[in-house]
Amino acid sequence: MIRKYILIPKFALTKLICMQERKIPKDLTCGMSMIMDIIGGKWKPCLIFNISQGYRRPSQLQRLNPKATRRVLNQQLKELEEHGVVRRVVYAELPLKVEYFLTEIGESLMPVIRTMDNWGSQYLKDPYHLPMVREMAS
Amino acid sequence: MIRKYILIPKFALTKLICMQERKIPKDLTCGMSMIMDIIGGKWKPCLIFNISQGYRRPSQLQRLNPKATRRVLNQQLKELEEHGVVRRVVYAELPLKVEYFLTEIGESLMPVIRTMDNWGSQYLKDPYHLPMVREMAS
DNA sequence: TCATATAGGGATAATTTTATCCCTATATGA
DNA sequence: TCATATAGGGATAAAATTATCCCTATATGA
Repeated sequence: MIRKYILIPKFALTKLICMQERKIPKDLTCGMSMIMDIIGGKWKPCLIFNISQGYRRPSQLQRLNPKATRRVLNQQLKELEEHGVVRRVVYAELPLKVEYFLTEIGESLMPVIRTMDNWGSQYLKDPYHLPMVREMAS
Repeated sequence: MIRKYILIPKFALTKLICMQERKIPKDLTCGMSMIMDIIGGKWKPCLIFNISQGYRRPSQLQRLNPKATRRVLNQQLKELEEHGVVRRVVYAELPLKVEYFLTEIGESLMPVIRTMDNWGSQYLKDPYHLPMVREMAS
């Protein structure tokens, strides 16, 4: 008998569909949307920063970001890896040891992140960014 | 008789609550999270860019971003205004005329946005950012 | 008179993103 | 033996963000 159907885990299908067609497809045609897709996750800039500082192991990263759940950090590390920003190295030891390193692409991202962080810090220091009254021109 | 209760529109209350306490409060203590809060909206970089190019009227901005609904563009313009990035000017004419201008803060954001866009464009050009095989260290 | 332009936003649905909880497995130290 | 450490991810709930639809109002041109 020839098998006409194949049984696969539900999550595998979900993932396949997600990769190819989200309900609202991402438009990654310009540089800005591309970089936002890469570093836009809630904890991604933190992770990139921590790793650049030499904190490479997942457990360290979790301790450095206590407000984030392990789950989310793992998810975002995986996305960073898929985008080629970090490299994940598994050591054949027991207990398990894993380390994340910035790739060349990841390193090239650092000046951009610093630029962004500097601007934001300046904004936070300066009180003149308070909501302003809507003005009427005559 | 003394009034003990006051009737207010539901949306007004919702808005008050949203401003003061979201369910999960934003942590805007570092520069990075601050700037992400300011430019992180789906259409905000586009709007800032368009306005910097001299497209100031809402109808122009809508035509330039046909994939966005008018609703979202208005929302995000309002948030940019509240963050002091753009200034909204209403002209006392009929039919209505409104224009958005970059503030000094908004202008200071331009180099940051250009830096980000350049990085993203470079990333898009370079094919070596493809997902890599997970490697094992010995 | 009717369609279109200008500008804006409420109500709600859909979608995406995060959070919460629970499970796997092995090694170490109390 | 039991708690803790290492690392990871499925299932689902909650929250936040966007999308869709419909409403206001005035002026202009066909």
